[in-house]
This record gives sequence, C-alpha cells and structure tokens, in this order.
Amino acid sequence: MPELPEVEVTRLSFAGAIAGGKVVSARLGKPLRWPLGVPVEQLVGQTVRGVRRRGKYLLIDLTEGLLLMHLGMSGSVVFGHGLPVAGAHDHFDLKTDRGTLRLNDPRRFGAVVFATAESDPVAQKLLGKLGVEPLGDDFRLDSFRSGLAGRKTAIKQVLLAGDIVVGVGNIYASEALFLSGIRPTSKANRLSRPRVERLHQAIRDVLSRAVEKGGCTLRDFSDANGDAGYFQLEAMVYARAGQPCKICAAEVRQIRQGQRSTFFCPKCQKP
DNA sequence: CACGGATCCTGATGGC
DNA sequence: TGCCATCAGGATCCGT
Repeated sequence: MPELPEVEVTRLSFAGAIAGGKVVSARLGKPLRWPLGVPVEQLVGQTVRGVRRRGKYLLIDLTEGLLLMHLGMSGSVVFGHGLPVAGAHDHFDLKTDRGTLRLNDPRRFGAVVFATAESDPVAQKLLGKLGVEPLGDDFRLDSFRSGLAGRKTAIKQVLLAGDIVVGVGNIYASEALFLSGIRPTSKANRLSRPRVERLHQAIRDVLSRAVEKGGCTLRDFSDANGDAGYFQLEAMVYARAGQPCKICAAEVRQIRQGQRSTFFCPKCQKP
C-alpha cells in the first residue's frame, strides 16, 4: 500500500495531533519484521516531539530516542481516541494522552524499531543507505544522472532499489517512466541526458501530485483518520494491462521485473 | 560491489 | 462450496 505519497499523507494526517502527547502505554501484537528493540515500558512517560518521514519510514521523535515505523506492503495507521479493541492485525499501539497511534499490518512486512538517536547504529542500519528525498532540494539532476550512470540494470529496478532516490515504489515507478516516455527495461546507464532530465522531473511531478491528492487508494489506502486517496483514478498504466493507453490507445502491457509487475505503453515508451 | 533470486506473511481473487 | 495457484503497494539477505 504505501509508497512515499501514502506514507507522507499518513504522516500529515496525525503528526500535528500526536505532537506533545505523553505516552501512557504501549502494546505489541504479533511480531513484525524486526523486534521493537526495547521493552514497551521504556516508552511510557516519554513525550512525542513530532513525526518526520525519511523515505518510506515514519520517524516518531520521542523525548529520548525515536521510533522508526515502516508500513511494509500492507501496513496502515489509525490515530484517535477510543479505538476499538485491537484486532488480529493490530500489531502496535502507542497510547498517548492526545490519542492512540495504531499500526495495522496483515502481512507483517512492516516494522517498528526503537533507536536512541537517528545516528544510532540501529537507525543507521535502516536509514544509512537510503537515497535522496525526491521532493527535497537534494534531488539534483546531476547527481541523479551520475547515480544512474553506475547501473547496468533496468531503470525500473534501479528506481525501486531506493539507494539513489527514495520513495518510488512499484506503482509510481511505472507511472514516472510512462510520464517520461522511457521503457522500464531500458538500462539505467544508457539513458540519454534529456531522458534522464524528463525522468527526474516526472518523479517529482508524480509523487508531489499524489501527495496533494491524498495518496493512492489502489486497493485499500486510507490515512490515519480513515480518509481514502484518489490516485487510482489517475493511473496512466499501473494495473491497466490490456487496456488502451490514455494517450495513444495502444494496448498497455504487463511484464515481470524482479518478481514485480511492471506496466508500460509500448508506443509511448521507447527502449 | 552490483546483480538476480529467494524470502518473510496474510488475504483476495480466479479457475476448476 | 472447496481447493489450489497466483498475485499484492517492500526491502533484506545471500550467492555469484
């Protein structure tokens, strides 16, 4: 469910409300991808300073340390007072006097990890190799180009790897490549300068537009207040195999790359 | 060190 | 209705 826009929309939906909240209790459900790292009692009494995002991680700053939360493939967050009794897929609750933050994640590819600081090796193991933020000033065309120059793999795979630029997941990778007219199978290091420039711009455009629209709701995305996003209405190629391209009417194709589905228009996107 | 593949887990969906 | 195979928004780990 969550690529950068969904994570950012989620963050925006509860960051203001939880800030300043004092942790009353916390509970863990079934194990997530990694152990929390501290007993939940250690969180009690701490104050939530604020919530940031790095790539697809939510960083929940506490008085002493921070929680790194990842939504994996199927994670979502709810925040509020008087939440229902935790269900089978509610694997983390952080109850504060401003409301309870709850992570629901059926597949449990997500994670909640405690680190004493962002520089803590525990945090750096997760954040250390991440690429630049696509919507920030650090996402420069020249460094993007030199990053791609070192990769012989398909451009789609490079985008997903997240070590050059973060936040582009399976949906937005297909969409950004469509917008820039690049075949997903093209080798990253063979893209011409103008094509890299178009891709650079397309990544920014597609992600920022999705954030504005409130995230993607392809299956079941909703933010911490339960509000759904609308990106699905705008997908140009994702999940549209066999349907006509919205620009040229050619049939949208679906292929597999690294066990993930890729969608593209064979006419609009040149190898 | 860059690459491709296997892997974690549960639920939805479609074919028979 | 049941059973089985396939697929799903992510990212790490491991062998080459």
